[in-house]
Amino acid sequence: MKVPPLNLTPDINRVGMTLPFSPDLLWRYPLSLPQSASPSSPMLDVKNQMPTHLAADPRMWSRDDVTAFLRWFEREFELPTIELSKFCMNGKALCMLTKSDLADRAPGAGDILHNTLQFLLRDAPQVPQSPLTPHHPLLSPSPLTTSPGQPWSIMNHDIHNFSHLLHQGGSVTLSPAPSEQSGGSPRHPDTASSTSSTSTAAYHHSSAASTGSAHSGSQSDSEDSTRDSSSPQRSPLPPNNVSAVSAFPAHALASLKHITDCQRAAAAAAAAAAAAAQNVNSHQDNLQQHQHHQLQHQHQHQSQPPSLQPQGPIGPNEEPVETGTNGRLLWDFLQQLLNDPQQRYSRHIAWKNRDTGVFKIVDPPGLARLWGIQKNHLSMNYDKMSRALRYYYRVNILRKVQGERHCYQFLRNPSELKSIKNISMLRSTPLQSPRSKDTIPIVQPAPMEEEEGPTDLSMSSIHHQYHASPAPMETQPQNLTCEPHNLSVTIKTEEYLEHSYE
DNA sequence: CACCCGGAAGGTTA
DNA sequence: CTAACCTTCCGGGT
Repeated sequence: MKVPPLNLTPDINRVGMTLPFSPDLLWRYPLSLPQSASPSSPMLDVKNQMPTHLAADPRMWSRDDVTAFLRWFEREFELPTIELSKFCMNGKALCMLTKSDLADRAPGAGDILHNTLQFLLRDAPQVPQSPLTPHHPLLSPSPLTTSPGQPWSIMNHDIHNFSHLLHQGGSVTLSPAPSEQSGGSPRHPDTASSTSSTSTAAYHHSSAASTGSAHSGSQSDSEDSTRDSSSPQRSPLPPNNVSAVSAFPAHALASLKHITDCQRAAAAAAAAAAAAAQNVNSHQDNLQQHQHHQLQHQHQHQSQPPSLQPQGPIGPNEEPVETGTNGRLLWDFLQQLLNDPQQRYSRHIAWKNRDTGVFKIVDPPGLARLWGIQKNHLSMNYDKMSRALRYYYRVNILRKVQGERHCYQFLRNPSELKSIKNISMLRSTPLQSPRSKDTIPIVQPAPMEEEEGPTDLSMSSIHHQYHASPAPMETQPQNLTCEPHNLSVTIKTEEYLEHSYE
């Protein structure tokens, strides 16, 4: 049952993409959590320890293999000791156990084990199982992933991912509690800005980044995401390469995270340090180098970005901003992907202009798939995800960039959002007064900023704009979509946007 | 046809 | 039980 909320970590799919999830972690812990400090390593660790002789397809395992796997598994994820006597069976039998069976036999590790097995099955070379997926994503050629390698490679991936996830994972849960997040001072412009403002600063107009990111190409396939998913739990695989990830059960990750809190903590610390270092680089370089990094990492690890840095929004120098939600909320999820230091998700979503908060969903189906994984709604598709995005219009978290397909603009930076306890407040507040609506220039009063104030914040916050910058970039967004009804009209002002992002 | 837009109803979770 | 936050459907517009 109940698996914790999942936070996936990005790596899941090594394929090229990996989920962003668990972003929080990312944000928080800058580097990779993995135990090893080395970026690449999370996987490595795992790998090292994991019995390499195991077949990628767990159904092929012998009884001894099962034992070896379990030992490795409990150790790797720091799970409670698994009574091997309860697993005197071969891989095929193991794979036939239900989640509850596994939970009974391995208290405290049932979900994870189940999910891990499902994951492995899914990716197994010939996996008959996943109905939906004829070909496994993992296997499928993703440009990014290159992983020729050993037979094992596949398995390694998965596992890596898991472990990775685990490590990172974490925390989380809280959608509700955003307040905590920003580590330091939430709303200060500074802090807040870390994301935004700073970010702004940091993030240059990175059109480059965004565009660059767009490599993708893979999208085409992604489309399928639309609804198939027949089996919820197991995940249908995503057809496309890109999102191999999709297949991965978020829950598993979540569970894992739980378990690995300890690890995370440790990792976090390490990460923090690293993060600091990275931040600096990252920004500037990010844009330019991201790609390189990505490629490198991916190629090397295949997907694993072990190093994800949690920081997400790292400001240039600032502390990582965490979102308290860990990517559980859509806006947070998107922010995390967008701010992934390694730009691992640039094929799915990228900033068009970070300063103004304008971003483009490069691969709608692929992004939807990732979101679906994150939420464990495998039938997620762009249509549905976009509906959720549209709900953000009314709370002024987002607005559509007119004329640009798949382009949206964040009206508030993550810090603000986090600081706001209840987005609902925002919603209720229609953007401020009527005038605002009309007036395009909502630029608002700076003073307030949001958040804090209780209710008000809703209102005030409404202003939108990434206020990050002191300057007026803000300006424009105005339209903000405040209330749909009223304002809708005004919205046209988009022009601003245009120039803004472009 | 693919987007995009929101209303309506239902689900999950804290 | 409630509210938030979607998820799922859907008709309509561009």
